[in-house]
Amino acid sequence: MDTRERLIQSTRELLWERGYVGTSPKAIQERAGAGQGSMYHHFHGKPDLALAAITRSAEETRSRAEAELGGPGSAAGRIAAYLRRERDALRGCPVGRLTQDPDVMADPRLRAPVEEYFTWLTDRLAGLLEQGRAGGELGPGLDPAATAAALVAVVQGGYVLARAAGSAEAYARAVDGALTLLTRQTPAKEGR
Amino acid sequence: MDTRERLIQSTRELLWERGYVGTSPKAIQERAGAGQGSMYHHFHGKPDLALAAITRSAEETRSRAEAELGGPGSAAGRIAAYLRRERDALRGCPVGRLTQDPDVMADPRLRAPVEEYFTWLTDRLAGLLEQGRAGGELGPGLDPAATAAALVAVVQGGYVLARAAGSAEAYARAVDGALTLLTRQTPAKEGR
DNA sequence: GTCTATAACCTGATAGAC
DNA sequence: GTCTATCAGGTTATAGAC
Repeated sequence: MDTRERLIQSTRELLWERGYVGTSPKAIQERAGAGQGSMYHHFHGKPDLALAAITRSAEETRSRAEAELGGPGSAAGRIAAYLRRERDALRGCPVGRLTQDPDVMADPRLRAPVEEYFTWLTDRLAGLLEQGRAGGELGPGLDPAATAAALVAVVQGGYVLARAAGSAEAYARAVDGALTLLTRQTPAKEGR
Repeated sequence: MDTRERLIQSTRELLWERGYVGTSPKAIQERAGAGQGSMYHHFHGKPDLALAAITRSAEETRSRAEAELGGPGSAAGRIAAYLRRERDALRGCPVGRLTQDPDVMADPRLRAPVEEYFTWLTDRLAGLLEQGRAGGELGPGLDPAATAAALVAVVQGGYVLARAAGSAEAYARAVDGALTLLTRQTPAKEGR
């Protein structure tokens, strides 16, 4: 991995762990094993590097989601697979994390990938829910857009609960609650 | 309001807006209209002041929640009132915000009020859901603990969606989706 | 209680040598 | 491409006068 790439990866990690304000160029350089001059050669400054890191994280997070959402099985099954996918719930979402960073949200260029990711994810879930409704798998009274928003919120909020409790269990509980409401049947508990 | 109190209030605001790393003693002093010496006379340092601010915010947020959750009406009605209560969704939750702050979560004293708040809120909702189930208002198959976790997650995640979209509408949509799943009826939309 | 002075270190960057 | 030097300003205090 070349220097430029290491700088991007280090920035992605630090933005995830400590946010934009909590991430200094010095810390990025140390983690990447690169010097001051090296960083400023490849990027114009902290915002420029953050843009590269955020764009990459949003793309990758989207790809990981699509792996389950576009997988085999019924609509509800694919949604359940996505929500229950093995996650490090205590680390949270690298994209959702950024919404709490005022400096990121204040910069239209840094904010765009974040907004786009959530729009895509919500629409993707809504499409799947619509499909499940059409197939009779889910109730006919279901509102795809609102339900999709609720499910995405459960994932993001599940991370908050997990961090607050200091345990990934809290994430799993929230997701189980949501899936039970969605499918109206007792969730499989043997899985955990 | 005396100086000590102004320092606490300023810290609460800044922690909410910018998080722990993003909040400097200098910024606190400026907002409180207090000098350096004044701050260090009343508090031992940034962590000490943060503890006072976090404790206060957790107490107040809990009180505001109890106002709806302990209000009149059915269990489902009170939960809906809580979820739909007028909120500045773009500002998010002053307590949930702190879970994203590694320095706060790494300090057991700062972390305690956060953990306690979410435990209380989830248990409070679970009690209400249990009550609704016993009264036949909600389905007999409902799991109070998991459902409560899902609802708290929807609130916290709803803030993430609102900030990502730059619109409080996203919060309302997630909450509507969750309430529809909970009560299994079309949500009232005239309200917005 | 509040003020100013001082300090050691960090932040985010620029300049220019190599 | 990468390095070191330098810089103006911020951070998080401590010390002691008032």
